[in-house]
Amino acid sequence: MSTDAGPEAPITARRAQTRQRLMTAARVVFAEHGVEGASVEVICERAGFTRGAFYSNFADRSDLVLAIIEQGIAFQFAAAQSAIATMKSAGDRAPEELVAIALSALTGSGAALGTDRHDVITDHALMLHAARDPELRQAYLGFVDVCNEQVAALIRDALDHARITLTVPLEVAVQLLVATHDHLQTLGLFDETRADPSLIGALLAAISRPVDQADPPPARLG
Amino acid sequence: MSTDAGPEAPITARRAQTRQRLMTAARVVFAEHGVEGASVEVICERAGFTRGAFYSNFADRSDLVLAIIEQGIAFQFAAAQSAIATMKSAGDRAPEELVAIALSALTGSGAALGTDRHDVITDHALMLHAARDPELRQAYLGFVDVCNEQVAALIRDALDHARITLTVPLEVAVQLLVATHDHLQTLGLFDETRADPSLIGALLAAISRPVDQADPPPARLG
DNA sequence: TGTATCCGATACAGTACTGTATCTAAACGA
DNA sequence: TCGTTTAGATACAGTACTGTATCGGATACA
Repeated sequence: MSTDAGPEAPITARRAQTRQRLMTAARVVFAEHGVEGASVEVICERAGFTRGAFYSNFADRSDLVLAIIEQGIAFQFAAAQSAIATMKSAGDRAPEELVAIALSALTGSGAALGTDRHDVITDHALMLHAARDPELRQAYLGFVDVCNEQVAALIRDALDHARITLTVPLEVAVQLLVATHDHLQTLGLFDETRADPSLIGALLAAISRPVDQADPPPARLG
Repeated sequence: MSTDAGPEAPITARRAQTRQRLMTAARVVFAEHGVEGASVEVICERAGFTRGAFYSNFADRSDLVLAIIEQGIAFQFAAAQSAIATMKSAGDRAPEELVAIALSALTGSGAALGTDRHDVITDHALMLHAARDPELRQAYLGFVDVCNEQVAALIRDALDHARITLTVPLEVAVQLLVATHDHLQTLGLFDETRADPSLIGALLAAISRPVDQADPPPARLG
């Protein structure tokens, strides 16, 4: 999928590079005009090619979109691997920092805090695009699942390192952390100064306690 | 703004109705094709009009978008008023329920949990659209501010009713609650069964305690 | 009931975009 | 070095869309 018309178009280095340049340009145009408002024409112009190059590399517009989504997922997984590696070798950093490593690698929306504006918007737009298409929706959901698992693993590692335990189930913590991260990221689109990462620290403080502290009855409602 | 070319186009009932039908149709088309991918032609078709009606009511496409955003903001404020009224007359409901009332009325993204799919997508798409345009960005930010204030007021009321106090600053609680709400809403776009509102309850439990309980040292990190 | 007004439909011109078919120059293999 | 392959450019046909100018039927008011 997401290749030339032929069953297996041979991929030369040059071809791959052109393809990538088109995809990179497309992400920028997506950020500016939305996934649905980005014309093939403008994408090609942005990439410094003509439409000939485009249709030589992609079946059509939606094939490009699919390829970009797939690449985003692949990128996400790679980031997870790297984050896990970082975590393994993390000495005794602050837990917020460790969790930040985890979160910046993996979130539902794809891009990390502090990522380039256009990447955040593009990922967001792609997410929305996926939400519209039942097939993409399913795929995205699987993606979210795996991400959550990886975030969970990373967070558990981070807390282990910091000798801290959660006062809520791990899955709940993951949801809350990802939610907060995404919230900050979105806010940052409108005003960078509002994307204050300390909010994550505050949340973390609220849902955790030092591992050796006695078990106080957690504040309950209702 | 967002009216006919003339300085003050007379607004008859019929005209207003046509205008509203166009705007309602536009929201649906936005949900399906994105704000940028929605053509005037398709919007008119959906509303059961021709483009003549459209250009008689709006200067152009972006004028329509602006009008829809403005209407969304107005709607949001109305919802806040109604929520405040509800809160005043709320006897002794569960705090989760009270907070749910507050949140369902007011969130950064506009639509409440359980709102129609297409409304959620449209609001999201409009938010993203606003994020792209510096002027709209500013306006949206003001909108978020006022919303947050109202959410804060509502939450304080809700907690008062329930005899509960926060263990984090109110602004932090607002951010976390809105973030969680938005997160659930987004998740619900992909799979409704995952938008489990109890996550909000869990968060609330983590950041609050009964008002008459002694002040235990809050779990701190680092 | 006749007339003025208004609103939406229709007709039109122009632009932007899509996708295909064909061509050419560069890269590659023998 | 020469033919072959291939990637991207160019040319073309067709469609979708925008915005304007004009028209006609409905509505309101006397």
